[in-house]
Amino acid sequence: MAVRPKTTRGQARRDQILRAAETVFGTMGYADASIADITREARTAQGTLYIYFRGKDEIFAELVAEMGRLTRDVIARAVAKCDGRLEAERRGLEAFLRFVAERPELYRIVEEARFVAPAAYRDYFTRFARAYRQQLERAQRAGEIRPGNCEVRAWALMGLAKALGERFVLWDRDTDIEEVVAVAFDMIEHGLAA
Amino acid sequence: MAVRPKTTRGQARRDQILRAAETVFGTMGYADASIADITREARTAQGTLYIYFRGKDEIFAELVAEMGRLTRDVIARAVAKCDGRLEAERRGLEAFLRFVAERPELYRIVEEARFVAPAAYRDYFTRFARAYRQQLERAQRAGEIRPGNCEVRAWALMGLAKALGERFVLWDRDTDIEEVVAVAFDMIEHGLAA
DNA sequence: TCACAACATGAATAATGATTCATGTTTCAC
DNA sequence: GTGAAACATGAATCATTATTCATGTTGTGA
Repeated sequence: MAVRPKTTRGQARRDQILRAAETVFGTMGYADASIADITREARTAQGTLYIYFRGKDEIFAELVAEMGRLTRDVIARAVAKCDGRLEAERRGLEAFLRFVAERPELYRIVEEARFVAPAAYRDYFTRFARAYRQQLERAQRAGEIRPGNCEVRAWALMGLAKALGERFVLWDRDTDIEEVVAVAFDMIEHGLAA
Repeated sequence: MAVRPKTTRGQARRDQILRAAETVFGTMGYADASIADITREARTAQGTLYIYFRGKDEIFAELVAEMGRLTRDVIARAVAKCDGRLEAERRGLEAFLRFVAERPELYRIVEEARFVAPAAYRDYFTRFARAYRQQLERAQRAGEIRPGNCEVRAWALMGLAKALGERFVLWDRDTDIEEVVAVAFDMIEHGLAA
């Protein structure tokens, strides 16, 4: 029951199952996805899944955690050698949207986690927000951005990115991401006031 | 099977069940809520529910639609006699957050609809976005706000509001909404640039 | 090559809970 | 007052599926 693989073969099986779960959960959603669907996709027996995971929720939560590491990594890379927070803001948003475009299933899983694996979901966004806030505070101290509560701003900016991803990437698979980023960034930089 | 009530009694029962469903779905979530839970809360027999609703999904979708009417109404009222779009933006955001604070269950339902009743969910936000965009375009023509794609902006602003609601209202039941609104509004008005 | 740990199988189990339906009860138009 | 339509009941049905487990198979260190 839920053992960490000790051989290469075991590691491979575990991965095989995780990848299958990603596909199945991502396309059918948690409720409609059955263990049978996942193991069929993974080409293993149902019992095999229970060697590596405690159950349906645990494998889902694991995907969310994996996704957390991945997203943080993608954004961090994109933002790494930007000079100036505003530039980082633009690049980060663009990287995020492109990432959603590339792995829409994974992103759906993160959002569904809000209801299926609340702890994992909260963890995902809380971690992200903490880092985000620190970046903003640093920029604020450097006088790059207006003063103001950076916790609130971090969450506002995350929400903005999520909504754009949902509407312009998941729903319309063919909108011009660059255009969306440009418009959003103008708002982030200068606000709405004429 | 799913009949529109023709008497006062019928109307009352249907409502009774809807209110019970609101409570039960709102606190336990769709998956964990059973028909038995709902009818117990409503003090009716399980079969009664099926007189007025086709099934578990339909009653859920109905709640989402109801919620749509309600939110639009609340925001419209709050924004009604503001002069200037920016003022409306501030008041609208505040009204939204206070609404989430007052009926957290209902708002949870709308968000869960993304996975449980996608059509209702999409309808909810698409309608909202349409109205929002029109307001922004009007303000733009009046020279009140900077020029820019208002469809993108509308979704960005909706996402921002959603995230703030989730983090500062649903998670922290006691943050100072006024403070959050002030910070967010500063960003909406002037952006981040120093 | 043996022994043993790790891995793999898939049919059986067992719980759950949405939906139906045969049987009442209430309302109200006439 | 009566009959028919509307409403209400809740126990039985029925399908679905997560999880277990008794039984194999594979790989490897000594």
